[in-house]
Order: sequence, then structure tokens, then C-alpha cells
Amino acid sequence: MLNASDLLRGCTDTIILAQLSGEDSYGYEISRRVQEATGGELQLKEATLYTTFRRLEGAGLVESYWGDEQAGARRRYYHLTEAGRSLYRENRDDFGRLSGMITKLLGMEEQPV
Amino acid sequence: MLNASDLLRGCTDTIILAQLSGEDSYGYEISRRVQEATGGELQLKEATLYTTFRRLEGAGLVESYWGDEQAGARRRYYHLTEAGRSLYRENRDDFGRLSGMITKLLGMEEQPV
DNA sequence: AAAAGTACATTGACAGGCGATGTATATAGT
DNA sequence: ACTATATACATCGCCTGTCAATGTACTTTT
Repeated sequence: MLNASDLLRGCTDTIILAQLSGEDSYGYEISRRVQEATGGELQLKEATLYTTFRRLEGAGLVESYWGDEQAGARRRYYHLTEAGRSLYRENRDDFGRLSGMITKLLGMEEQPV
Repeated sequence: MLNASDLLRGCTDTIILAQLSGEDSYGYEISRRVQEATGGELQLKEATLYTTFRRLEGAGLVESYWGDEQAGARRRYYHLTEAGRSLYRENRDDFGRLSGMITKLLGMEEQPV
């Protein structure tokens, strides 16, 4: 697995926001989805995941509520607020621009947008 | 200008290594080149730049020497070691892979490598 | 009965980016 | 002559995000 602790920094928020842009979800599921989507290469560690949720909620980017599961462990669901959706789009575009710049700076082939 | 402090983390080393992969250079010049190449969007702050040089040199990735300028301010040049060149290539590839994954996770159009 | 999976949460250490600040030389403008 | 700006390097200390370690609790599988 890629050791991407530092590279990940600044992306975690946006990745989580992105996972919530379709429908409400909860920590464990988001974690699994990220792992699946990257073939296990990328992983949001639990500590990172849950501290990030706190931060996002504190900033008013997401709202949380407990699910009403009758069986199994409780789940805390997160819902993207309008502010969160707006920031998500902004961050996504910023990431696109930045990764393009870095790609260029690293002397890699430029990829047309 | 893009506020990329966090996004930049983990890329700074590689960007600097990349700038040294062609020929020896010095701090101020690398700083200017990065700014020019990104249309002023991205900037390696001085504190970041010089602390990074220390770290890279401590890790044996670069070697430094004073230039022999007769006029103007002194310049400390940096030279990429073999270890540095090797890590540069590795980091560059890692970045490519990671940015591809993030692009995917952020729900952006995938760009063929 | 034990192990593994699901699910959430907190604490404290660590490390990189950077604002602030300082040094020194050279040049251009007023 | 003085001031501002550009060139050029350097360090200190703050801030913040990631994560290892640790803990809780329920369910399913062995």
C-alpha cells in the first residue's frame, strides 16, 4: 500500500465530502469504499476518519445523525450541507488544477483536461 | 494564488528534487521557476524551501556547495545525489498513481495514463 | 468460548508548511 | 544621499492534519 500520509493531507476532507455527495453514508462504509475504489492502495485510517468528521461537522460542512438499525452496531450517518457541497466542488477543482501543476513540475507528461 | 499548504505537503521534496534533476540550482532560482511554471499559482515559501533543503541534505538526497559568483549575493547550489535521483523517480511515480486515485475518488473525469 | 467482523471514538506524538524576522549585497528611482 | 526593490540565504516557533495505540460494544463465524 502506498505510504501517502503526507500526500493525503489536505485531500482527506475532500475525499470524504465526495463520498457524501451522492447520498448519506457513515464512517465504516466510506472507509471500505475508498479501499475498494483504489484496490486497497489507499486507506483512510480510523483515527483520521473520525477526527475529520468532527472537523467537518464543526465547520458546518456535514451534519450527523444516528441510524435506526435494529440489529448490528450503531451507525452515525453524515449528510452533506449546502456549504459542504459548495466547498467540495471548490476543493475538487483546486485539486485538479494543483495536480496538473505538480504533474508539470515533476516533469511528467501533461494530461489534457 | 492557490492556498495549497496542506496539499503541498509531501510534494515539496519531490518538486525540489525534480528541479535539480536537470542541473544544479539554488533556492532563489528554484523558487522563481516554480512560480513561473505555474503562472504564479504555486509558490514555495522561503521558510519551506530552506528547511526542505536541510532535510534533503541530511537525508543524503542532495549535496550543496557555495557558488563562486564574483558579484551579487552568494548562492548555495544543490546537486542531486544518486539516492536523490532514485527517490525522485519513485516519488514521481507514486504521485502519479496517487493523483489518479484521488481524481477517481473525487468523481472527476479519469485521465488515461 | 474464542476469534473475527462491524462500528465508533479519543489521546498524544510527530512532522511539514510557513509567518515573522534577520542578514547582506546590488540596483533603480527620486 | 536616501529609499525602495530585487537578489539570496537562514532560523525559530506555531499550527494543524495524520495516525498508532487504545478502548468500547454488538454480531457472526468457527
